[in-house]
Amino acid sequence: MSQETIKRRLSTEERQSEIIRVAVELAAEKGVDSVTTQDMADAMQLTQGAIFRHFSTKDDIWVAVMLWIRDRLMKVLDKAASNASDPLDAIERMFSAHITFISKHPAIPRLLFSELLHKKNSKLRQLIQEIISGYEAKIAGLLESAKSQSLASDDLDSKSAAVLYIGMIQGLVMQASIFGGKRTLQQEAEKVFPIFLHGIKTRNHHG
Amino acid sequence: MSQETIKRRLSTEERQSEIIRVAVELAAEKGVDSVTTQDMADAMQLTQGAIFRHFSTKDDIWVAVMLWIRDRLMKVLDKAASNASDPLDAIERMFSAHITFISKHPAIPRLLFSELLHKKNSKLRQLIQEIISGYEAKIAGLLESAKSQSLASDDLDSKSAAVLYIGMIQGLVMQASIFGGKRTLQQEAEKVFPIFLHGIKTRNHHG
DNA sequence: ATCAAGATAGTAATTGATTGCTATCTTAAT
DNA sequence: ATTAAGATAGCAATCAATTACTATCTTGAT
Repeated sequence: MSQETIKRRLSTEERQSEIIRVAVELAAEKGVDSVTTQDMADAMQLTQGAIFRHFSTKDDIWVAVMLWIRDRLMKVLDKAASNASDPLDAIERMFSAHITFISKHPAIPRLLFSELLHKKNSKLRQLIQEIISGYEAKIAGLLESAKSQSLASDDLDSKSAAVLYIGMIQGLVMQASIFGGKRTLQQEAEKVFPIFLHGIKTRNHHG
Repeated sequence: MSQETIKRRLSTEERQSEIIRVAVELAAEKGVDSVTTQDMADAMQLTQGAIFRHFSTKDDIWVAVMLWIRDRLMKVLDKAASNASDPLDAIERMFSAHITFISKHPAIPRLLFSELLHKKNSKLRQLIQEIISGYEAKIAGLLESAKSQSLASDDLDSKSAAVLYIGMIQGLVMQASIFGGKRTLQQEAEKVFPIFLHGIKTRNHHG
């Protein structure tokens, strides 16, 4: 009678991967804070208690999710930057790759910029800080290179520009979240980046 | 024995104001989603059930909070803009006023950019959208004026620049939230804005 | 190869805490 | 005396986590 797939018994490692995948999915749908272990269990046809065979704490699940995101995002960004002809081109390619990555995984910004940031849990908070500030440092470094090659204004504050870069992505994601589809995100991204770029580039006379 | 202040009974209107104030305070401390009506009651020396004498629903409290924010923020921004000499000066004054406002009320961005945005509750969601898109429209309008006065590049996409403007504030707030104090927010804001401004302004040769 | 022993994934039920919310009683202000 | 604010107590639901137990897989000695 039961047409169900025979319930396979998975190793802890496999289950952990599945839990991470499901947690990301659910976080995209209904927000990080409202995802319960019961939700995860339902989504993977498991009992709620079984989750705790593979993670001793719910927070540990989010930590694992963050590690997963960090690895994937950094891989994408590094690959994008490796094809660049100069530092500014690298930033543009990273920006584009980031937007594409977000379009494929709408949960990521929602996770990175969620209330998890403000939780006391030092491990999780520290991890998010590490990801974001590491990203900022990477952008700031590229901007310093650009300055040394006279591609960017030499009185540019690279760190502040990196803050603006991150904010630009945040703003785009939020607007896309408010006004709908993915097409909007990609299209808006293409229009916003030149403004940022112009803010970075060398100016001709001092003001 | 009891050295407590004699418990005054406040009118519904007064209590509503106090509930809003307390809700904003608590949201700043521990995040919107984790603020319970019990927390509010404790913070104002009241029983939890008494809250529902003045608001029929918890969501109604957040709606009232959003209306409060909208009124206060718009008043501050309008006042700042009224003293401006030109459109770009108006944007700079609004930016500065906004940062100051946030420094005084750290809960505001956390509320505006919270998961409340993604809730089904159409009233609340619609209100937040209204605030943000109204703000963007105001900035975009000023930028159009700036273009007509040749203060800004005439091929500037005003709407996209407004998105960048909002993102800039978001990014600053987030960085301040990550790395601590208010001093950082104000100081970073002063360094980031010129980059945005340079991105807006008229360029000398076309690329 | 076989089979008992141990390890491990999963279930079902339940724990104690906490959630938003309500019905009923009490007290203060007019 | 009337009325509305607040207190008290409790509700049904939900949360993360733990328990006792079962089913399945792996391993090692024979």
